[in-house]
Amino acid sequence: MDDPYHHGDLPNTLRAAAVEVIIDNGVGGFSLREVARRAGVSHAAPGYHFGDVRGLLTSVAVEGFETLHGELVAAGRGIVDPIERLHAIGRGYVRVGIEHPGHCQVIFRNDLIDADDERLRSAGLAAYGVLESTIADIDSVYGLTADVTDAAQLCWSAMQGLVELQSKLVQLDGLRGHAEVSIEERATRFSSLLVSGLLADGN
Amino acid sequence: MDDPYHHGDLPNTLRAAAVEVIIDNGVGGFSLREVARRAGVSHAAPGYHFGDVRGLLTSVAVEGFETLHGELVAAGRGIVDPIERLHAIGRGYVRVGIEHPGHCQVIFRNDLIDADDERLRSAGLAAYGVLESTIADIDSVYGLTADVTDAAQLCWSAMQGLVELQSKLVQLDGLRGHAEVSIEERATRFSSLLVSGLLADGN
DNA sequence: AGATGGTTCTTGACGACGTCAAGATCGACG
DNA sequence: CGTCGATCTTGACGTCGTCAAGAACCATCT
Repeated sequence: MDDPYHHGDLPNTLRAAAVEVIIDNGVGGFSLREVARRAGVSHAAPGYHFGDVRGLLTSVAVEGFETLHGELVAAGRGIVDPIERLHAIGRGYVRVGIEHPGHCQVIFRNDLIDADDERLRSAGLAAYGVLESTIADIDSVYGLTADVTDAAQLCWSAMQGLVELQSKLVQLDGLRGHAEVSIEERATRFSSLLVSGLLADGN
Repeated sequence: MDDPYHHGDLPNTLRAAAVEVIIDNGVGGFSLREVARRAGVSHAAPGYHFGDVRGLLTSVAVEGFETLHGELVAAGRGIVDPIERLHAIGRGYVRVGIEHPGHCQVIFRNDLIDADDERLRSAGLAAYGVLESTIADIDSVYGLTADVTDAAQLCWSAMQGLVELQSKLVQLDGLRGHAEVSIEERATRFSSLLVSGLLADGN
């Protein structure tokens, strides 16, 4: 077990270490050598498995999309009313944003990862599919004023913007004297406003 | 003029060079020495004026918020109907996102800049104020179902998410067989949907 | 059992990087 | 003409990513 060679599952260990480094130092202070240090391997070990820093971060991003997909599916499971399901999915999205900050600081950073990676694309599409199919269900049950794609893209953008601006919004609420509101609560408010704009007239 | 000392306006030259480096190499491939090289000064000159890389990027971010503020004001100027003004501001926001990508890749990256910098905070608040006052105008003219702050934060999040996800959305439209749509067109669609959700019942 | 080959990881090296201290050059002011 | 502060350069140090070469291990064959 203290064999310096044949670690057993070094790629996963390195991915996990990478996520922790990102959480601790930010993606700006990320370093392959620090990842290797935390994993207890030599400084060049990450290079063997992932090629370069871009490869490792892309792999982290794939993992991020996969857990996002899983969380979105889990958040919506068993909820029959598609509007309620959309709300749950929205909360699930931002929850992933705060519970997996290491992954989420990476998944849309096309300057750091390989956006054309095939596994990345399919993982991202799978996560997006959960949202789009829910919007499509809302359309077929309640009727939508807008195109399904437009609506899904708007919801996605709003939630992603919320994740990114979260700290700024908290800052803002502080200045306004508002009570501090959790990101999930904010997500719920957002999706309520979004739904009322997307539904055909009236309710 | 070819005096190696006393450049004249080195801080601004360095900021401009920094923006170009970010555009060319991405904020991940950013380097103080490359900035110095493009400005034609020694490798340590940026350090003298900005302390460290964080200081330079923070300064770039301040400049970004200032131009964002200016563009938002210009975009809304003279438009009396606050809803039309909101649409114009939304388009202005995403236009800044694509016309000043160097600045915009930095302004919300709290891991790279000093989020507590006083000039940064006030510049950011000024830009946000343009949006919030427009939302407040909509409220007083048309009546809003939601809190003004909530509405403003939703609009902001949606537009920021749009800027960040832009390339992914284009990719998506491609897969769906949709015609390519400009980011300004998408911003207009988004703000229309947002407004219809924010307005009190009916239109 | 012993040799062989491929996979996995280490070692060592190289140039580029951020940052700091020390030095050089200039304008301004006496 | 000399001094001083502001501005920029030079040189150095440790860390970084990446590559080539080598070492250790497993499986397989003879």
